[in-house]
Order: sequence, then structure tokens, then C-alpha cells
Amino acid sequence: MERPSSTNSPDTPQESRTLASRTYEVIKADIIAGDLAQGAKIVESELALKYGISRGPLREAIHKLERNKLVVRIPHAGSRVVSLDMKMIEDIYNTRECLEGMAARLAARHMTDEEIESLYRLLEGHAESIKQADGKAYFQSEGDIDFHYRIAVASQNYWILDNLNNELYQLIRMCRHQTGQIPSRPKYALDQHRRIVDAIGQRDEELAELLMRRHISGAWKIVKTILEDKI
Amino acid sequence: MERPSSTNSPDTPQESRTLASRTYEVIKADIIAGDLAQGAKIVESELALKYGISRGPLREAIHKLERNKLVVRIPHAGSRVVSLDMKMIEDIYNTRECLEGMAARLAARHMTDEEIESLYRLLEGHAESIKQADGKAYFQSEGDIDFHYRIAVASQNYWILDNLNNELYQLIRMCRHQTGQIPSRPKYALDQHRRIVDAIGQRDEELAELLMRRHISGAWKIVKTILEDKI
DNA sequence: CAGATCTATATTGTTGACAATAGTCTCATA
DNA sequence: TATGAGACTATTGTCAACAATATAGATCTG
Repeated sequence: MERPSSTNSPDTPQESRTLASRTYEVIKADIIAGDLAQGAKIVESELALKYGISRGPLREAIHKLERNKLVVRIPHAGSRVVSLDMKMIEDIYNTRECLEGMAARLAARHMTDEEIESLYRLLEGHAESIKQADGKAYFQSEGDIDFHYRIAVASQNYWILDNLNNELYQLIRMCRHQTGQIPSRPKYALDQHRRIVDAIGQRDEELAELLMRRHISGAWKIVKTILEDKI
Repeated sequence: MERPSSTNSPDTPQESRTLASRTYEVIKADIIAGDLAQGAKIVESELALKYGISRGPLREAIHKLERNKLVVRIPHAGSRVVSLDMKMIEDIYNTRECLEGMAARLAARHMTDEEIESLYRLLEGHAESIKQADGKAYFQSEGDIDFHYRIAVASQNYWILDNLNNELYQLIRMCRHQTGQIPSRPKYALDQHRRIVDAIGQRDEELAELLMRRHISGAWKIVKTILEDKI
């Protein structure tokens, strides 16, 4: 399982061991960054040429992207970059809500005191960077995902972690490129993050789940109004 | 999205349109039925010979199986059929609990009265087959999944449906091959199913989710004691 | 005899050519 | 001019050979 952060983390292989997976990483980044536009057609021979590999491994990379829901494939008709409409984003947030709610519950069950302490320190860091550079929206965005990722890991549930990390978080990143940053949100979100960790520290599974679900459904409401205004 | 039932349903393509996906279907069935044992090594050239195709499409089939969590692949070292230990099954049930809970909530929001009526009729059918042939455990097992599948469809949430249908339900089927059927459970489960539909009919999202979660966590408790006894 | 190293073999990763399919464009016809 | 049939092209699906890697076995050394 790979970490979601954009920087190379110690536990990810420095250089993926196969052409297919290296190419997968590159295309994934391109899609998330918007270099490959949503709904864009993906032509195998074209991309193979672009990345200087043959179609075999490229196909594998595309299959992996399909698995992660970044690409939609139709037999004999080719593949396209996924295009996220309102309904899809709503689905994503609803799914996140229940998965991360459960993750918070399990985190409250499994996390050690040291891990909880470290989570508090992470939030300290976020508080610091919000205070200093409130223009640096990007970091906060990644910081938010970092927090949620930590909870997902702490759940110690393979399926929850896999779904969140390999599917939903990527798509959330894509969304953010089209919503932009929400100005007042970082500090508000940080507050909610703190309360979630408090609940986890008190081993209150019920409350941890409740607060996480509220946090995410709240985020969806805001994203929804932004998207409605944009269109 | 394919239906989970083992029989060919009208909306699944009679014959998948590519060698890779046909082979995928075959291997999937073999794994679920236990013909390919859990943890068994999968050798590409071997299987390609067995199914009379080349390694290319076979590799694609294996990748698809990996996506569905039926196969574990390690770069340069080959793939194995997943092997389900206690912890993994617990993870599966926890994930099901939150996903299906949300599915029930959304079903209460979205289902039409006619669809709810049809769900009741499905349960009638199940009641009938339990009364008649309580030895025919297999049907009840599939019937149970059929019910849950309907709720997942009714949620109208792509991610929830995909996760349940393409990952978790398959693994649940594998589990059942190793737990066997639980004698007293069918009638008990049917009762819970009825109450869930009642809540959906009353548009009580909260209750529908609560009952579904209780239903699934209850199932896990039973499965757990069975597995503990077996080992 | 135990352990490590080297070698051989089995298996996966990669490639380029060929086959099959779907979409497009042209042309004939109403 | 609009529409349908048919040929053509672009793209995906499939194959078999080749390269790179890992596992297992044999050999050597302490």
C-alpha cells in the first residue's frame, strides 16, 4: 500500500520495480494534476510512444488506473480519464463518510497512546502552517488528507485503507483542483480534527465515528454549494 | 457492473467480449468454488495452457482478479489465490457493516414504492424456500446475498455498489465455503431482512442504517464463533 | 556438517508483429 | 438534402519470442 503524499516517503519503493507500475505512477500524477483532462481519450499507442515503452506494460498501467477508478475502460472502444460530475462527487463523499466513520471507530479501538500523541503533534504542525502562511492553501489540502490517511492506517483494516487510499483520496484530490481552496475552512477543519482525536484518546468509539461522519458530511455540504455556484 | 448471482442474468453479456474477461470469469468461479485452493500459486504459463490462450490476456485476467482482491500479486514473484484468515474476515465484515449501513440509508432515501414492494416479494420467495427445503442451504446463502445486493443497487451509489459487488461479496462467498451453512440462521436472518425493508418503507434512514449494521455485526459474531471452533 | 555462494532453471516482464473490432468517411439512392 | 450501406482507417485485442529476475539446487568452504 502506497502513501498518498506527493513527496517520496521512506516506505515507498524509490523506483517501482516494473515499467508498468512506474508508468502508472506517472499517468496517475498527470491525471490528478489535470494535465490529462477529465474525460480525455486515452490512446494506447500514443501514450506508449510518449513514455517510450511498448503497449504491453502501458496497458497494464491503464488497467491499474481503471482499478483505481481514475480511468474508465470500454472493451474494444478504448479508455477515457474519468469525469467527475456532481452526482459522482456526492457518491464519493457518502462513501467516505461511512468508511472513515468506521475507520475512526476502529482507530479509537486500536491506536496506542503514543500514536495518538503523534497525531496531536501532526495537528500542531498544521496549526502552525495555517497561522504562518494562510495563502499556502495547497499544503493545507494535503495536510487534511494526511490526517485522514493516518486515521485510515490506524483502523488497521485493509479494505478500508485500500478503498480510501487507492480510490477515494485520489478522486478527492482531483475534485480540489476544480473547487479550489475554501478560504475559511482550514481552521474550522483543524478544530474538528482535534475533537476527533480527543474522542479517540478517550476510547469513545461511538463519538469518534459520529464526529468523523459529521466532519465529512459538513465538508460535502460546502463543496456542494461551491460546485453549484461554479455551474 | 455485473450481477453477483452465479446464474447468467439478462443484463450480463452472454459471452464476454474479450478473452481476458471470459478467462477472468472462469478463474473467479474456480476460486470462489474452491477449485483453486486458497493460497495456491498461480503460474501464468500453466493457466494459459490450461485455458488454451496466450499469456497476454491471461495476465489481464489475473490483474482483474487482483483488483477484486481474489488474488495477491508480488512483482517478479508471481501471484497466489488470496488466503483468508480470521483477521481478514473480520476486516471484511467491518467494512461491509459500514458500507451496507450507508447503502440501507440511501435505499430508504431513493427507493420507489414499487421497488420496495418487489423487495418484499423477494423475501416472500425466500420464506417459501426456507419452509420447503431447509436442507437446501446453498440457495439460502445466495438468497441472502441477493437481498443485500438489491439494497446496494438501490443505494444508487456507484462506489458502494462496486465495492460490495466486486470485492466483498465474492470474498463472503469464499468464506461460506469454509464455514458451511449455519442451520438456525436463515429464518432469523429473514426476520431481520423484513425489519430493514420496513424501515426503508417508512423512509426512516436512521433506523434502516442501524438495523442493517446490527444485522451484519450479528452475522460476524456468529461466523467468528464458528471459525474459532473450527480451528 | 552448516552456511554461504554460485549456477541453472523456472517464471515473470517486455517487445513488436499480427488479427479483430469499432468508428468514420464516402458514395449511392430515395 | 437526408439517409443508409459499404469500404477504409484507427485502435484495441491477441500472440509468440526474447530479456530480466527470482527461486531452488548444487557446490564449495569454514
